[in-house]
Amino acid sequence: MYSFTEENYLKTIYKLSELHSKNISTNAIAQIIQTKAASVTDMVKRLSDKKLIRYEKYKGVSLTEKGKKVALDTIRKHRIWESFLHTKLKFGWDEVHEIAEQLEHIKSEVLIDRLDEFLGFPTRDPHGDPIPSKTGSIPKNTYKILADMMEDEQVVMNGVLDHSPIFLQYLSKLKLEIGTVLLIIEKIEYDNSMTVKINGKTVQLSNNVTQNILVIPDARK
Amino acid sequence: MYSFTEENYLKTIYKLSELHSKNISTNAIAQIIQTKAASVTDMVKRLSDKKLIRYEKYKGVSLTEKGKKVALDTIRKHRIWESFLHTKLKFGWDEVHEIAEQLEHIKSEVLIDRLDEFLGFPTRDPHGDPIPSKTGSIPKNTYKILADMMEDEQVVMNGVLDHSPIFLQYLSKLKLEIGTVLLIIEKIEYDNSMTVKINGKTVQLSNNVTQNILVIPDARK
DNA sequence: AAATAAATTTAGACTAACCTAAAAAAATAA
DNA sequence: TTATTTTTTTAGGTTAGTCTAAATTTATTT
Repeated sequence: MYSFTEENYLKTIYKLSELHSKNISTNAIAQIIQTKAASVTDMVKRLSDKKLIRYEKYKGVSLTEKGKKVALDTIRKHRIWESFLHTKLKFGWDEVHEIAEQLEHIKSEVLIDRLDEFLGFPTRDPHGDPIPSKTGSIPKNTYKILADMMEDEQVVMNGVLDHSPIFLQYLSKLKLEIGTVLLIIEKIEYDNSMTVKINGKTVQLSNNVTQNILVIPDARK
Repeated sequence: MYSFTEENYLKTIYKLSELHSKNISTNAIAQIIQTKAASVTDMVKRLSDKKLIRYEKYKGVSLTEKGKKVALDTIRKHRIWESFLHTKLKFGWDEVHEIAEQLEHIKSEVLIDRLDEFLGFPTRDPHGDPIPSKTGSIPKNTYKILADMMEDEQVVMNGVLDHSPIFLQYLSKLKLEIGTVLLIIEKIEYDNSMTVKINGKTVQLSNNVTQNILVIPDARK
């Protein structure tokens, strides 16, 4: 059984690996875990001793299969709990992360299985992120970034890259949530902003926003 | 905010206080927390520094109002989670305690409020134990012990004193659960056992068992 | 390629929560 | 009431996870 801290390190390394694919640096981990680089070096040595990661001094770390399994298991729990909080307890998508950060460390395999069943085996969490299966398989995202779409295309919002409450609250205010249909009216070259139509309403989205929204082309169009 | 360990100590002291009403000894705590007396002395000093308990060397401890609040809050969370596990996730009453031991330490007031609401504001957990209110009030048990009832009385099972899985599983096997109606057929003086009728079936209950079952007189009789 | 800057690791300390072994106090028995 | 047993506390250590400050390695400039 692994500690809260160990699970958090492994989860963080997994997420960073998804983005950078290279070896993950001590500093990158420190920034996310909100700790000091020296503490990360310490922890990373212990995780390496337990064969959960590969670590070479000054060269960064990467997950072993064993470590990846623990990371995916933790992410699975996190996302199932988020789904529970959202669909059953009516928490907003901007509120679920923080509580799930705690719940993901509860030790009980049967608990998460029952919860999964209770929720009807969801495949995505409230932010559109895929929920890893029990065996640790996770569907690759085939989503596109809204910023890359063309004028006149119609797309369906399917996820976000930025999970911060502020960003999510802003999207909620725009009535922009998972499943919302977007029509791209115009792309402004000057600042890379975008004019889109959401439920009949025309709104202006900055590049900062469109870079963090994941979409798929709308089948209906 | 208090640590898992602190909450567990306070909860334990509260429960022991309910039973003995006197000052609680180091050894009694050690036995329940599954630790050594020396460790308890350590912890008890720290809890005393934080004004959560009153502690005098060699004289045992008692909760302050502040400590009692934390204890009741933890018990509230424990019992609400147990109710959730039982009524929504279909865990047996012998299975809920262990998982709730972890869940009770999740830090979020709104989470427990939402869960409470989701469950329809239950007043008792799956073992019949009362759930403390948000303000920390808890109904006094007016239940009687089955062993003390008279021949020919009809009673309703309303709780247990022994919460061990083995005992609870035994009761389940007898189809004896919260709400079950019992008719006392005969009390055997020799070994203080009891012959009772449960749903038309006659069974023999040892003194050990009847001492751990809480009942109320059946209104229907 | 040397100098400087940035990232990483080491060394040494801290805290919470635990431990064992020995000492001290309280309770019980003779 | 003294002697013995039991309970509790103290003293000194351990581990996980953290920290700061200094040393070392790697990366970047000039």
